[in-house]
Amino acid sequence: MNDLPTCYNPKESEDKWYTFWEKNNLFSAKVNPSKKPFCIVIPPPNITGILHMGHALNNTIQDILIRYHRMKGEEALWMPGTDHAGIATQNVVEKSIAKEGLKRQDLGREKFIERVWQWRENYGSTIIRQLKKLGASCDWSRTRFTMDEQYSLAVKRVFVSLWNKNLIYQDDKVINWCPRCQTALSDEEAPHREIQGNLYYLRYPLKEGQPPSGAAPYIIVATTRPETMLGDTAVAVNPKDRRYKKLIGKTLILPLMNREIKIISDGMVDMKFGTGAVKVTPSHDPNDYALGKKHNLQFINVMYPNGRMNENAGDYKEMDRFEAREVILEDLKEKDLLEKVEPHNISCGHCYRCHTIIEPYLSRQWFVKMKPLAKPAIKVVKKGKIKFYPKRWTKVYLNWMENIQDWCISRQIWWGHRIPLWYCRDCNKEAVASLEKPQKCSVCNSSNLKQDEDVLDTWFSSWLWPFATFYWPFEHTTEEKDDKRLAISDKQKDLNYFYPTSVLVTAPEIIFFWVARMIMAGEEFMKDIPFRDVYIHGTVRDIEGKKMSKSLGNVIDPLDIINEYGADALRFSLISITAQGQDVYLSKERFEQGRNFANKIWNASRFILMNLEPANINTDLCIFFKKENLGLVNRWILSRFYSVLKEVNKNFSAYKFNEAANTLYSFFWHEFCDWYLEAIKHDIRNAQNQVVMYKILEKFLRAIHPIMPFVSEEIWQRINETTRQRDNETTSIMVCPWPHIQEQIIDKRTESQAQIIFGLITEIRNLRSSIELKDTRKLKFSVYAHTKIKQGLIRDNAALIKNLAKLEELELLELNQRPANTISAVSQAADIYLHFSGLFDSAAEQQKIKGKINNLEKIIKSKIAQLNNADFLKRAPREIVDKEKENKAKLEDELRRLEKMSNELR
RNA sequence: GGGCUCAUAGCUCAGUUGGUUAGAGCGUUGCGUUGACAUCGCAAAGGUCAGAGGUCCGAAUCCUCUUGGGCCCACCA
Repeated sequence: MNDLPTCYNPKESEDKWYTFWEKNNLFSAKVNPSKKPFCIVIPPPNITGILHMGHALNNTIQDILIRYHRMKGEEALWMPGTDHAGIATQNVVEKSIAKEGLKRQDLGREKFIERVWQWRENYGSTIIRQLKKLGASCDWSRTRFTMDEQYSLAVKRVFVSLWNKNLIYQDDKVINWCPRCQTALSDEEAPHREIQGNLYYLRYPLKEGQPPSGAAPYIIVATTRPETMLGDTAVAVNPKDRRYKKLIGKTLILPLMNREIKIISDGMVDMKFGTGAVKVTPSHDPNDYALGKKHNLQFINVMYPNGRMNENAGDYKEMDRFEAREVILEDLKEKDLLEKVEPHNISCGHCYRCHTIIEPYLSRQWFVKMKPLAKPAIKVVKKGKIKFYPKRWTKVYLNWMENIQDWCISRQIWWGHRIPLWYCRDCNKEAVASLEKPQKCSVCNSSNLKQDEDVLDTWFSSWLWPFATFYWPFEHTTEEKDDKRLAISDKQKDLNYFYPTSVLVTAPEIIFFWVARMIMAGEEFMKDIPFRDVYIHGTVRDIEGKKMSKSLGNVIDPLDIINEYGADALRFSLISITAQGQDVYLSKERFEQGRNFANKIWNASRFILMNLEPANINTDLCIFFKKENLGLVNRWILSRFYSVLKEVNKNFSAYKFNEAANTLYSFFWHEFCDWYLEAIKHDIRNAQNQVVMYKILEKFLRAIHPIMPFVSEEIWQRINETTRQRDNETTSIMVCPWPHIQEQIIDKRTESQAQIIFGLITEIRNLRSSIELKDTRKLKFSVYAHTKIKQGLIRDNAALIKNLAKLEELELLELNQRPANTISAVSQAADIYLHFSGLFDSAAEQQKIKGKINNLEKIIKSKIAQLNNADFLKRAPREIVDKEKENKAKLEDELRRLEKMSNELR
């Protein structure tokens, strides 16, 4: 073991052990009736994705859960896979062929899709490789893709099923249109962001010239999107608005277009906004659309799908919408029809893939009726069958579900699941939904059928993830990837065993997109919830609280961190600062803590291995503990370990990963290394010490394994090597059982006794630093304890105290034997006096004691007030009152001793 | 407009159902190295828990309001 380097080198361990785990099939999970299943389905990253900190956090949490439950003896399955990410992937591939000077239209649909598959072959598994770097213990043999043939079948099944239930319909609506991607988007895909804009006040002249009242011969409307005026087919005012009452029903001349439009009245119009008169563009605004329907207005679409003005836009044809805006304003100004311009912040939708400003656009799309699907999904959450962590997201979920809108599922792109609807070219009757192309038209028998051109929203496949990944609906396909060795009944067993899955780990922005829809799909198609718990973690931000993004240039690349500090360091640091549900503020320095901790574990292990006699490690701890009369430190560290383990179990089951990480950290570093190992160092060959230090290390490694899999495995393997105790049954720490709590070893009295001794040692060290003695060894201390018990305690641990406080001699005296004028300190840990004879700065000591006295007096005063309070005595629980009384007595006692000391120092 | 969330040490954050003298990491200061670890050890300094009010015997914790950040939702042209 002397050949262990003095620093932990993650690079030498990580790939080595990851390959080892994979080779030994340690990630695989299968139906095992004797075990409890534990299953997580990964939020499938996009095939275009590259690992960012959000992924790192998300997947670290999942891996911790999986590794923890696997060690606890559950059949733990982490189902991996990737998402075809329709628009995102299409965009990437379009960019890639653009380098060859090609557009997708040049290739044609079929060839283009071929290119996408090709791209996926080449780059689509980048993120999987990166997840492996992180240590993710997914069952890779099951890796799924949302465009797998089997998966497509599930998508089509679901579409047909909804179709048959009349939950899918086609309609003309003003939807979110991305002029750059040239497709419709769902509301969720077009998040609103506020941008700086203007409110333009336009004059629309009256046809009749002067109005009856003799007021201005025009009406002023306010708009943020002047270019849409070309499609105006009315102006609306509130019927109660006195200003316009007489104008209702009159005709206006729409400027630039010279179209006659009516002034209509509707209660929807807000009198307080703008001028109280609103231009109505039914084809380019959802509200106006509603008005258009209600008042039977004309619908004039003035734009091409690419955001340029079309033939309905008169002279502005072919201009880009924003260019048109400027020109129109110029033209209106020239005609003196622009009243004024006011700065105005407007909130408008942006494409979530390319950030282009959404154009509300009238078009014919396919929708899913959501209300019937939402109903059971609301119920299961309300009944607590599905729980959110932190709880507050429940409300967010329910609020959205209760106000759910129909889901626009058709996309005008090529990459994705093509809508399984078929039309007869000959008779042109209604569409037919079918898994396969129908042989012939059911009406006219023609075989001249064509499929719908559109594809489905990517999320229309993602929402099936928790069961479609298990080969639901269990029908054979021709695809190689589908594991045909599994009979249909086995696949069903697989799903029955692992579904509902245990927990879903994801970020808040995905709740509507995915979580809510998975719950709906689970209820609709499986008649059961998809998962029991939903753990929502925070968003990873930079140190200033900004979201990490490439465009801001504030990204910390997890792969850089792995490269520089190691995967365990990344995992530990990330987890230790992630309080449940809070956003994570990251700076690169945070990862030093994780790196240092891995190194600390490494070095403590190195020290132990260097001194370990293999003969001592086969002991059964429980028997050993009962049989041996262990000394204080050994009993203490064992008790502490199990106390800590209990805490960690509790934290894991409550999804408080940061607390688990920090509890383990401070135990190992500050208790095990700083106190325990230092205490036994001088007598490390002692058999009792050997057993205890080995057992603690070995069990600690298992406990830290879910968080830091690599360093724990590396050391675990080296222990086996050193001790030649390699057990053929157990090949890796990751399949070792999670340490079992030994209740009988936990002893709070032992823990507090150790605290007294350690407190005393700290006092001596303090004293030493205050008297600035260089030659430390020569120091001689005398200790006086009040009670026989404490005297015994100190006597029993004199060697320990001498050793850790580096004393030449420690003298234990009765109180009345105390020499005069030698007092110098008192242990705050207990009623123990501490004296030493020798030179010291009595003035400084006096100062220190005075400070302590002041502090004590203040506290005692408040205690007295509390205990004099009749209400406190009457209303507070008995044990609290008793505790406070005892506390006060203790403090007073200490105060008396301090005062005495202070006097004697004079 | 509705909802959520945050404000605790110089910095970044913990702090369970209210109950000893409010914690950690980093940073700062002093001391320390002839083999586990300087990616280290021993110690110290540093906080009227954003402000005001309330509930309670008792509030960092619960309630209300104020101030200042962040986020989400909604059909404010």
